[in-house]
Amino acid sequence: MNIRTLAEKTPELIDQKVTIQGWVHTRRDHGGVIFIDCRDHTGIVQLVINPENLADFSVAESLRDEYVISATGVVLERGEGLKNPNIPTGSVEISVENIEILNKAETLPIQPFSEQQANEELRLKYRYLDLRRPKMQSMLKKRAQMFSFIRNFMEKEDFIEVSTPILANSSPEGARDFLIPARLHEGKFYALPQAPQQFKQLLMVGGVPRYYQLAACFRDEDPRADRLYGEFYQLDTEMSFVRDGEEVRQMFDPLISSLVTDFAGKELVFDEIPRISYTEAMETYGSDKPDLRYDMKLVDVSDIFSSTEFGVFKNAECIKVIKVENGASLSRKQINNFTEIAKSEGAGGLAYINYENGEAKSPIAKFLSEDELSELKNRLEIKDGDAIFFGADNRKIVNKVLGRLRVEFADYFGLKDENKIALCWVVDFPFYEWDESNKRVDFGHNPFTMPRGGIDALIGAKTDEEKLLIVADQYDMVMNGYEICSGGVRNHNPEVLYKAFGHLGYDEKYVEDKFGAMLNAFKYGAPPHAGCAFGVDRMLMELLGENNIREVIAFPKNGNGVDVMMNSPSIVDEDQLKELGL
RNA sequence: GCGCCCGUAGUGAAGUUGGUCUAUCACGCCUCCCUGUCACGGAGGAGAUCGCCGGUUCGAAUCCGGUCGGGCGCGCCA
Repeated sequence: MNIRTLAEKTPELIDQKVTIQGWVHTRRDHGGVIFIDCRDHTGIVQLVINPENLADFSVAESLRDEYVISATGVVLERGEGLKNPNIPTGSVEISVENIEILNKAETLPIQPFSEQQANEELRLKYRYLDLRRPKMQSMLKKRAQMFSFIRNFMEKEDFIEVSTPILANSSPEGARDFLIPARLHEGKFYALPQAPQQFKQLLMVGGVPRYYQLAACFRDEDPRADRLYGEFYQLDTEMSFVRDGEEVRQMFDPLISSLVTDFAGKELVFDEIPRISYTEAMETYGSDKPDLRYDMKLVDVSDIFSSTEFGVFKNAECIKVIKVENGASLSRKQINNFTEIAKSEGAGGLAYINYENGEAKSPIAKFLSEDELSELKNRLEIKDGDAIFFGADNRKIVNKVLGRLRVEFADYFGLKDENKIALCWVVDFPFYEWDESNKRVDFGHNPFTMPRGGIDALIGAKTDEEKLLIVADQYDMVMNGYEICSGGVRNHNPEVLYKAFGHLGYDEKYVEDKFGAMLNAFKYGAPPHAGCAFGVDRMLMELLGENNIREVIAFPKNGNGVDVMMNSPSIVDEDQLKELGL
């Protein structure tokens, strides 16, 4: 019995007898001699099959692509002119003395090794074939390496990993839950956790100084290109005796920075990860997750038009512009496209000025005064070839419209350098937000965050307007325009929690009903604590340069939450339902 | 729930101002030939009711309506 050899090791085993097991990658049948490229997880090695060396040559002749084989033979150095410099094992080949078919394969429904990649639906249906592709193999390895990288860091920093329940409780705030009927308790349900939020806080009360978990999280919400349906993974963390979010941010700056450089081999745009307030992010980039690989800031020019005669500007609460370098080259048709995008975000239209040959050309130029035009040119440091685009409306819409256009322009002009990663922390999110559909104040993020200023800040705020000014010690990390982390200093004080809900019209009983376990725990000596959770799938997607999150998952569901390979979800037996009382 | 886009042999594409489309190409597949290829080569072959249903028309892959499936976005979600 020969020891099983890996393809990549064969160049070191010249003149030795080896057994290799793998798949028929390609076959080249010359009528007499047959060449088989045998593939295992380490690479490809050429098998040479001569009729005189093999008892039953018909076995070799019957081989087809993706048959699973075991071949035994001697590793030979290839002669001059026969070496293949295109593969790592190209200097050797295995002269086969025995070949065994371990399993046949029908013609594959997709061609995993072809340049032409099958559409995603087929790739997902035959994921086990798709996973044979080197790119997917590499992805699986990278993911494992990333998890290992993270665990090393966390352990070095004295975080301990705790597994929290998968069968948990429905949470009243946040996303839609997956419910699990409780067989032992008719009419009652478990829920899959949207995040281990409450458990990790209880761990703090339980005296765990630093917790982490690479945790599965479950949310029944519609997916996006950067958001999986159903389940995803978070690096969930929490630290006790932390009262300022900056302490958490500084803890994780080196981890994420080294994931970018050491793990992913990409270039950081900033050595020091910048902190930007939520307000500044919204005002300057029109987004709470700005992509800082490119500049294109929103510039407020309301003051320039304080006494304008131009009706559209005259009636606007806020006027901002973004300068697009080389934007004057945009065709009429392109500008129409951007105008449509602006309208889809709520703009009435899209005013612009092109600067060409020292002139400001624009459909609205005739409405603007010399002073206004020259002040614009100065403030934006206009060069020939630039264009500027206006947002004029209420502040919220202006930010939204120009924030979206900023991203669209960056796409159009190729400003998103795939080799660069711009990280930033967006800090000081509003504690409450205005819920337009219900015409009332509601929590901006999760309700467990500590307002800056503690209970005094809450007591001081009487009107809706005042409540909306309260800031939470809540922070997100943003990577190239993707939110990859969300965290906050938690509210570990029952009194403050009651008050926070009280401002929204909920009485103490409501809070006790919904968060009884946590409130109870907080009575018995809860240390202050803070933490955050990183979306590892989304991070990996960006670090590997993918633009769809399903590309970094072994078995993702499609956009309708269907696993087209396993056909889940599916009908279950009547008996199963009966047992559950359904 | 809403909006935009897509659906043609096993796979990827072309064809979509209606008519030589009896649907083109590449890869794959099958048969035969070939003892040094490595994306082997050569000869031949099979394989598509153009997602589905209906309509307009002398005539539909092509136009219209509906429907199903998929992708992206909004809503939703941190």
